[in-house]
Amino acid sequence: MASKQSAQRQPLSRDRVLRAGVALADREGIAALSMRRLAGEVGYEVMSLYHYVANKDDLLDGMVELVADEIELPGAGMAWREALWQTATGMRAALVRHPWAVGLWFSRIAGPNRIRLMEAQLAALADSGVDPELAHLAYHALLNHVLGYALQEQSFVVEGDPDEMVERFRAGLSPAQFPHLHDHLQAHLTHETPIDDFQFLVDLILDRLAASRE
Amino acid sequence: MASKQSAQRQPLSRDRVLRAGVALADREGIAALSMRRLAGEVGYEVMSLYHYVANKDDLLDGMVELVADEIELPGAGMAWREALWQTATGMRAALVRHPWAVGLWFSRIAGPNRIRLMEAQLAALADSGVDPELAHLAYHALLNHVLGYALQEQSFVVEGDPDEMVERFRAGLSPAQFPHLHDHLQAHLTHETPIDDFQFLVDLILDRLAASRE
DNA sequence: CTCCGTTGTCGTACGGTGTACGTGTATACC
DNA sequence: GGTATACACGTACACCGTACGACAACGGAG
Repeated sequence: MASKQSAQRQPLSRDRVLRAGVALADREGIAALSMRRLAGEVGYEVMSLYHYVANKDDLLDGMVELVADEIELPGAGMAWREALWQTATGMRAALVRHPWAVGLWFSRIAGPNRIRLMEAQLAALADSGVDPELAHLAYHALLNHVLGYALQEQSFVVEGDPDEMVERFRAGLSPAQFPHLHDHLQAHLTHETPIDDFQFLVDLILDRLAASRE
Repeated sequence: MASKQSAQRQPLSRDRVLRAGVALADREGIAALSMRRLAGEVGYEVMSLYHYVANKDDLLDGMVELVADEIELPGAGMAWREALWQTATGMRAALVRHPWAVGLWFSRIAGPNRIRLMEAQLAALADSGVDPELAHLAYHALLNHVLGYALQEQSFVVEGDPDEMVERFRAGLSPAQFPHLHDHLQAHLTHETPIDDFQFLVDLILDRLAASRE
């Protein structure tokens, strides 16, 4: 037991605390992440955590930065369209892996990793040669789409995807009264491949940019 | 004082509790909304609220439904494009009035008001005559945009808009290292009229729908 | 070797949260 | 008038973030 104790008693570090937080939030949701719980997870007592994070907000900031670090930045010589596509899908994938990060993405000012990502996306847009004002619009449109998409996906994973849907349109939702909603939910149940959903708007935006260049 | 007491001691009701919650969240943010605080706001004690809401989640659900009720549904004979535009802008306006509602919009299953809104939007899309699969994509794209936009707007109002921006690109953000980000933030400071941002993507989607109809 | 400053760990405590449970009173109905 | 129901609320509990200070381990200076 002493060996097991010392085994899980690796020296603490900010990185270890942050990664344990990400793992816990991934596994049991952001609501389950309390300082006491996290301390138990790494094998220490609560107050020991406060030597590595200033407070819980700082912890959450660090966790989001860890998620942002998973998003691969576009290579140096990459074409603008490919660069934008890659960062958008990379961000989407990261937010699918860590759904709790969606709500935190904008809650505090960006750390270095998020700043690097923003700069890379804006650089790709500038490289495209489209009108700067249009590029500005496109940047926000892309970001909104990625974020909104992730937010919506996240909400469908609250409790067993199809179960909840079925319960929703079967209970208290008469197909006669809400026929279109009924059909829409039906499409969700039968159809799969949600990636096309995502790609649709990204392509719409990027096509618009490409078309604007005479 | 007895008259003031009885004046603020109007009989309690679910509606009054919900509306007080909305008012409090509007005024001081969702974090300030605790059951004890809300009880004080309506002039009763904490446990009295539980005769009108099942728990805090139920309270939040009711508050979101109140926000959804503010969104005007399209008229019966309204053209599909106008109907979609109206609901999108109406939803955006409601979420600007009640920024705290953005994060709650998808957190629980939709109530009657949100269901009516969804049905109206889906009906307009069906009425447009475009391919159902494209309509399905467009529905999600529109919703994501409205939501992502509101989420992003909300985050910029955390503490005095320009102050935070200035602090961000002045402190720890060298224009030499992040030139595009610097320019982007500059554009935010000088430019105004954020509504064009919003309209840009809505039009892009609706134009795409209109173009698809031979 | 002794002393001392630094670093890391943690016990205790405080004010906050949501809410379960039970108790009292006021009102409405037979 | 007796009884059932609705309603207000006092108390209590488990949990939360974290301020404060005590204590041990350790590295370097004298």
